[in-house]
Amino acid sequence: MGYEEVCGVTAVDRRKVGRVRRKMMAEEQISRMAYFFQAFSDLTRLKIILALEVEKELCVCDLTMVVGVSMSAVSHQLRYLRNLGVVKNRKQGKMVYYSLKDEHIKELIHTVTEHIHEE
Amino acid sequence: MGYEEVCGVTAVDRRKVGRVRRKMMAEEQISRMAYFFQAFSDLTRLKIILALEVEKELCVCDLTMVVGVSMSAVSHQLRYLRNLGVVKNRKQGKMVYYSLKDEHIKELIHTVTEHIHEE
DNA sequence: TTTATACTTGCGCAAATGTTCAAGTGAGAG
DNA sequence: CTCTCACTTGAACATTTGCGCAAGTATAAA
Repeated sequence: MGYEEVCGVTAVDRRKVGRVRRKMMAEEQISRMAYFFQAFSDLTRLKIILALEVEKELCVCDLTMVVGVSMSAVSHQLRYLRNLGVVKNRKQGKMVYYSLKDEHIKELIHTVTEHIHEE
Repeated sequence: MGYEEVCGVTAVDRRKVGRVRRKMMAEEQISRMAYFFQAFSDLTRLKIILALEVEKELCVCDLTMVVGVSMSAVSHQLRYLRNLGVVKNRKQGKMVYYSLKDEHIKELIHTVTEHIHEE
Protein backbone atom coordinates (compact mmCIF):
# COMPACT_ATOMS: atom_id res chain seq x y z
CA MET A 1 0.00 0.00 0.00
CA GLY A 2 3.02 2.22 -0.57
CA TYR A 3 4.15 3.14 2.88
CA GLU A 4 7.33 4.66 1.56
CA GLU A 5 5.38 7.22 -0.39
CA VAL A 6 4.59 9.08 2.80
CA CYS A 7 8.24 9.68 3.63
CA GLY A 8 11.63 8.36 2.64
CA VAL A 9 11.97 6.11 5.63
CA THR A 10 12.82 2.44 5.06
CA ALA A 11 13.02 0.82 8.48
CA VAL A 12 9.27 0.46 8.86
CA ASP A 13 7.75 -2.64 10.36
CA ARG A 14 4.91 -3.06 7.89
CA ARG A 15 3.07 -5.60 9.95
CA LYS A 16 2.95 -3.35 12.95
CA VAL A 17 1.92 -0.34 10.94
CA GLY A 18 -0.75 -2.37 9.19
CA ARG A 19 -2.16 -3.59 12.47
CA VAL A 20 -2.29 -0.09 13.87
CA ARG A 21 -4.01 1.22 10.76
CA ARG A 22 -6.65 -1.46 10.97
CA LYS A 23 -7.32 -1.20 14.66
CA MET A 24 -7.09 2.55 15.23
CA MET A 25 -10.26 4.61 15.06
CA ALA A 26 -11.14 6.66 12.03
CA GLU A 27 -9.38 9.94 11.41
CA GLU A 28 -12.57 11.89 11.87
CA GLN A 29 -13.29 10.37 15.23
CA ILE A 30 -9.77 11.05 16.45
CA SER A 31 -10.21 14.59 15.28
CA ARG A 32 -13.39 15.02 17.29
CA MET A 33 -11.70 13.53 20.31
CA ALA A 34 -8.78 15.93 20.06
CA TYR A 35 -11.21 18.80 19.78
CA PHE A 36 -13.03 17.59 22.85
CA PHE A 37 -9.81 17.41 24.87
CA GLN A 38 -9.10 20.98 23.90
CA ALA A 39 -11.98 22.02 26.12
CA PHE A 40 -9.98 20.93 29.14
CA SER A 41 -6.58 22.09 28.00
CA ASP A 42 -7.05 25.79 28.72
CA LEU A 43 -6.79 27.19 32.24
CA THR A 44 -9.83 29.45 31.98
CA ARG A 45 -12.04 26.73 30.53
CA LEU A 46 -10.85 24.12 33.00
CA LYS A 47 -11.58 26.48 35.90
CA ILE A 48 -15.07 27.03 34.57
CA ILE A 49 -15.63 23.29 34.31
CA LEU A 50 -14.25 22.56 37.77
CA ALA A 51 -16.29 25.38 39.29
CA LEU A 52 -19.45 23.93 37.78
CA GLU A 53 -18.54 20.61 39.25
CA VAL A 54 -18.48 22.08 42.75
CA GLU A 55 -21.56 24.25 42.31
CA LYS A 56 -24.07 22.78 39.86
CA GLU A 57 -25.26 26.10 38.47
CA LEU A 58 -23.49 29.44 38.25
CA CYS A 59 -24.25 32.67 36.44
CA VAL A 60 -21.66 34.36 34.24
CA CYS A 61 -20.99 36.87 37.03
CA ASP A 62 -20.12 34.19 39.53
CA LEU A 63 -17.94 32.39 37.04
CA THR A 64 -16.13 35.63 36.29
CA MET A 65 -15.34 35.99 39.98
CA VAL A 66 -14.05 32.46 40.28
CA VAL A 67 -11.98 32.43 37.11
CA GLY A 68 -10.40 35.84 37.44
CA VAL A 69 -10.48 37.13 33.87
CA SER A 70 -12.85 39.59 32.21
CA MET A 71 -16.49 38.71 31.80
CA SER A 72 -15.95 38.96 28.07
CA ALA A 73 -13.31 36.26 28.17
CA VAL A 74 -15.56 34.04 30.26
CA SER A 75 -18.44 34.54 27.87
CA HIS A 76 -16.25 33.67 24.91
CA GLN A 77 -15.14 30.46 26.55
CA LEU A 78 -18.67 29.59 27.60
CA ARG A 79 -19.77 29.80 24.00
CA TYR A 80 -16.88 27.54 23.08
CA LEU A 81 -17.91 25.00 25.71
CA ARG A 82 -21.56 25.26 24.72
CA ASN A 83 -20.78 24.55 21.08
CA LEU A 84 -18.76 21.57 22.21
CA GLY A 85 -21.61 20.21 24.27
CA VAL A 86 -19.79 20.40 27.58
CA VAL A 87 -22.06 22.97 29.24
CA LYS A 88 -25.65 24.10 28.82
CA ASN A 89 -27.38 27.31 29.85
CA ARG A 90 -30.68 28.51 31.20
CA LYS A 91 -31.93 32.09 31.05
CA GLN A 92 -33.87 33.63 33.90
CA GLY A 93 -34.56 37.31 33.65
CA LYS A 94 -31.34 39.14 33.03
CA MET A 95 -29.24 36.28 34.32
CA VAL A 96 -27.86 33.29 32.42
CA TYR A 97 -27.06 30.20 34.42
CA TYR A 98 -24.56 27.64 33.21
CA SER A 99 -24.16 24.02 34.21
CA LEU A 100 -22.34 20.90 33.05
CA LYS A 101 -24.19 18.90 30.46
CA ASP A 102 -23.18 15.42 31.53
CA GLU A 103 -21.57 13.38 34.23
CA HIS A 104 -18.78 11.67 32.32
CA ILE A 105 -16.75 14.74 33.05
CA LYS A 106 -16.33 13.85 36.71
CA GLU A 107 -14.86 10.51 35.69
CA LEU A 108 -12.49 12.24 33.32
CA ILE A 109 -11.24 14.63 35.97
CA HIS A 110 -10.88 11.80 38.43
CA THR A 111 -8.78 9.71 36.04
CA VAL A 112 -6.48 12.59 35.25
CA THR A 113 -6.09 13.51 38.91
CA GLU A 114 -4.88 9.98 39.56
CA HIS A 115 -2.37 10.20 36.76
CA ILE A 116 -1.00 13.52 37.95
CA HIS A 117 -0.66 12.39 41.55
CA GLU A 118 1.31 9.26 40.87
CA GLU A 119 5.03 8.58 40.12
CA MET B 1 -13.10 39.53 50.75
CA GLY B 2 -13.62 42.13 48.05
CA TYR B 3 -15.15 40.21 45.21
CA GLU B 4 -16.03 43.44 43.44
CA GLU B 5 -12.39 44.37 43.15
CA VAL B 6 -11.92 41.76 40.46
CA CYS B 7 -14.49 43.31 38.14
CA GLY B 8 -17.33 45.78 38.33
CA VAL B 9 -20.00 43.13 38.59
CA THR B 10 -22.55 43.34 41.40
CA ALA B 11 -24.92 40.42 40.94
CA VAL B 12 -22.60 37.91 42.50
CA ASP B 13 -23.88 35.19 44.80
CA ARG B 14 -21.15 35.44 47.43
CA ARG B 15 -22.08 32.22 49.15
CA LYS B 16 -21.81 30.21 45.96
CA VAL B 17 -18.56 31.84 44.96
CA GLY B 18 -17.17 31.27 48.44
CA ARG B 19 -18.10 27.62 48.37
CA VAL B 20 -16.50 27.13 44.98
CA ARG B 21 -13.32 28.86 46.13
CA ARG B 22 -13.06 26.63 49.15
CA LYS B 23 -13.81 23.36 47.41
CA MET B 24 -12.01 23.79 44.11
CA MET B 25 -8.46 22.50 43.77
CA ALA B 26 -5.46 24.78 44.00
CA GLU B 27 -4.58 26.95 41.03
CA GLU B 28 -1.31 25.14 40.52
CA GLN B 29 -2.95 21.75 40.35
CA ILE B 30 -5.54 22.99 37.86
CA SER B 31 -2.71 24.36 35.81
CA ARG B 32 -0.94 21.03 35.73
CA MET B 33 -4.16 19.32 34.79
CA ALA B 34 -4.75 21.72 31.90
CA TYR B 35 -1.22 21.09 30.71
CA PHE B 36 -1.78 17.36 30.86
CA PHE B 37 -4.97 17.60 28.78
CA GLN B 38 -3.02 19.51 26.17
CA ALA B 39 -1.19 16.30 25.37
CA PHE B 40 -4.43 14.87 23.99
CA SER B 41 -5.75 18.01 22.34
CA ASP B 42 -3.54 17.91 19.28
CA LEU B 43 -4.25 15.59 16.36
CA THR B 44 -0.66 14.48 15.85
CA ARG B 45 -0.10 13.77 19.54
CA LEU B 46 -3.42 12.00 19.94
CA LYS B 47 -2.66 9.78 16.94
CA ILE B 48 0.68 8.87 18.48
CA ILE B 49 -1.00 8.00 21.76
CA LEU B 50 -3.75 5.95 20.13
CA ALA B 51 -1.24 4.14 17.93
CA LEU B 52 0.78 3.16 21.00
CA GLU B 53 -2.38 1.87 22.56
CA VAL B 54 -2.93 -0.55 19.69
CA GLU B 55 0.71 -1.56 19.33
CA LYS B 56 2.63 -1.41 22.60
CA GLU B 57 5.94 -0.34 21.11
CA LEU B 58 6.69 1.54 17.91
CA CYS B 59 9.79 3.19 16.52
CA VAL B 60 9.75 6.77 15.28
CA CYS B 61 9.63 5.51 11.70
CA ASP B 62 6.50 3.49 12.27
CA LEU B 63 4.86 6.35 14.11
CA THR B 64 5.71 8.66 11.23
CA MET B 65 3.93 6.28 8.86
CA VAL B 66 0.85 6.13 11.02
CA VAL B 67 0.58 9.83 11.79
CA GLY B 68 1.30 11.21 8.36
CA VAL B 69 3.48 14.22 9.09
CA SER B 70 7.25 14.62 8.83
CA MET B 71 9.50 12.61 11.09
CA SER B 72 10.73 15.86 12.55
CA ALA B 73 7.23 16.81 13.64
CA VAL B 74 6.72 13.39 15.21
CA SER B 75 10.01 13.67 17.03
CA HIS B 76 9.11 17.09 18.41
CA GLN B 77 5.79 15.81 19.69
CA LEU B 78 7.42 12.73 21.17
CA ARG B 79 9.73 14.92 23.19
CA TYR B 80 6.70 16.91 24.35
CA LEU B 81 4.94 13.72 25.44
CA ARG B 82 8.09 12.39 27.09
CA ASN B 83 8.53 15.57 29.13
CA LEU B 84 4.92 15.28 30.19
CA GLY B 85 5.39 11.70 31.32
CA VAL B 86 2.92 10.21 28.86
CA VAL B 87 5.41 8.12 26.88
CA LYS B 88 8.79 6.57 27.52
CA ASN B 89 11.49 5.41 25.10
CA ARG B 90 14.06 2.68 24.73
CA LYS B 91 17.04 2.77 22.43
CA GLN B 92 18.25 -0.25 20.54
CA GLY B 93 20.98 0.31 18.01
CA LYS B 94 19.94 3.08 15.67
CA MET B 95 16.27 2.68 16.53
CA VAL B 96 14.30 4.35 19.30
CA TYR B 97 11.16 2.60 20.49
CA TYR B 98 8.37 4.49 22.18
CA SER B 99 5.59 3.20 24.42
CA LEU B 100 2.93 4.55 26.76
CA LYS B 101 4.09 5.10 30.30
CA ASP B 102 0.95 4.17 32.16
CA GLU B 103 -2.46 2.57 31.88
CA HIS B 104 -4.72 5.36 33.08
CA ILE B 105 -4.66 6.60 29.55
CA LYS B 106 -6.87 3.79 28.33
CA GLU B 107 -9.47 4.77 30.89
CA LEU B 108 -9.25 8.37 29.77
CA ILE B 109 -9.79 7.49 26.14
CA HIS B 110 -12.63 5.19 27.03
CA THR B 111 -14.44 7.86 29.04
CA VAL B 112 -14.11 10.42 26.28
CA THR B 113 -15.24 7.96 23.64
CA GLU B 114 -18.41 7.41 25.64
CA HIS B 115 -19.01 11.12 25.87
CA ILE B 116 -18.53 11.66 22.16
CA HIS B 117 -20.82 8.80 21.16
CA GLU B 118 -23.81 9.85 23.20
CA GLU B 119 -26.46 12.62 22.79
C1' DT C 1 -39.57 56.02 27.93
C1' DT C 2 -35.22 56.30 29.88
C1' DT C 3 -31.72 54.04 32.56
C1' DA C 4 -29.27 50.24 34.46
C1' DT C 5 -27.81 45.64 34.52
C1' DA C 6 -26.29 40.96 32.78
C1' DC C 7 -24.51 39.16 29.17
C1' DT C 8 -22.86 38.57 24.11
C1' DT C 9 -20.23 39.55 20.08
C1' DG C 10 -16.88 41.39 16.39
C1' DC C 11 -12.45 43.09 16.02
C1' DG C 12 -7.59 43.53 16.61
C1' DC C 13 -3.54 42.27 18.85
C1' DA C 14 -0.01 39.67 21.33
C1' DA C 15 1.42 35.23 22.62
C1' DA C 16 1.53 30.42 22.00
C1' DT C 17 1.51 26.49 18.96
C1' DG C 18 2.71 23.13 15.27
C1' DT C 19 5.16 22.47 11.18
C1' DT C 20 8.99 22.19 7.99
C1' DC C 21 13.72 22.90 6.72
C1' DA C 22 18.36 22.22 7.41
C1' DA C 23 22.02 21.00 10.26
C1' DG C 24 23.65 17.88 13.86
C1' DT C 25 24.23 13.38 16.66
C1' DG C 26 25.31 8.69 17.27
C1' DA C 27 25.24 3.87 16.07
C1' DG C 28 26.23 0.30 12.63
C1' DA C 29 27.85 -1.24 7.99
C1' DG C 30 31.37 -1.40 4.54
C1' DC D 1 38.18 5.59 8.49
C1' DT D 2 33.86 7.00 5.68
C1' DC D 3 29.11 6.53 4.67
C1' DT D 4 24.44 5.62 5.62
C1' DC D 5 20.55 5.48 8.43
C1' DA D 6 17.34 6.57 12.42
C1' DC D 7 16.54 10.10 14.93
C1' DT D 8 17.00 14.86 17.32
C1' DT D 9 17.34 19.67 17.51
C1' DG D 10 17.17 24.85 16.63
C1' DA D 11 15.39 28.39 13.86
C1' DA D 12 12.02 30.51 10.98
C1' DC D 13 7.51 30.64 9.65
C1' DA D 14 2.45 30.63 9.33
C1' DT D 15 -1.54 29.62 11.88
C1' DT D 16 -4.28 29.42 15.83
C1' DT D 17 -5.54 30.91 20.25
C1' DG D 18 -7.20 33.66 24.13
C1' DC D 19 -7.82 38.08 25.67
C1' DG D 20 -9.66 42.88 26.35
C1' DC D 21 -12.02 46.69 24.31
C1' DA D 22 -16.00 48.74 22.80
C1' DA D 23 -20.40 48.33 20.87
C1' DG D 24 -24.59 45.67 20.88
C1' DT D 25 -28.77 42.92 22.75
C1' DA D 26 -32.27 41.88 26.04
C1' DT D 27 -34.54 42.15 30.31
C1' DA D 28 -36.05 44.73 34.21
C1' DA D 29 -36.60 48.63 37.01
C1' DA D 30 -37.60 53.60 37.64
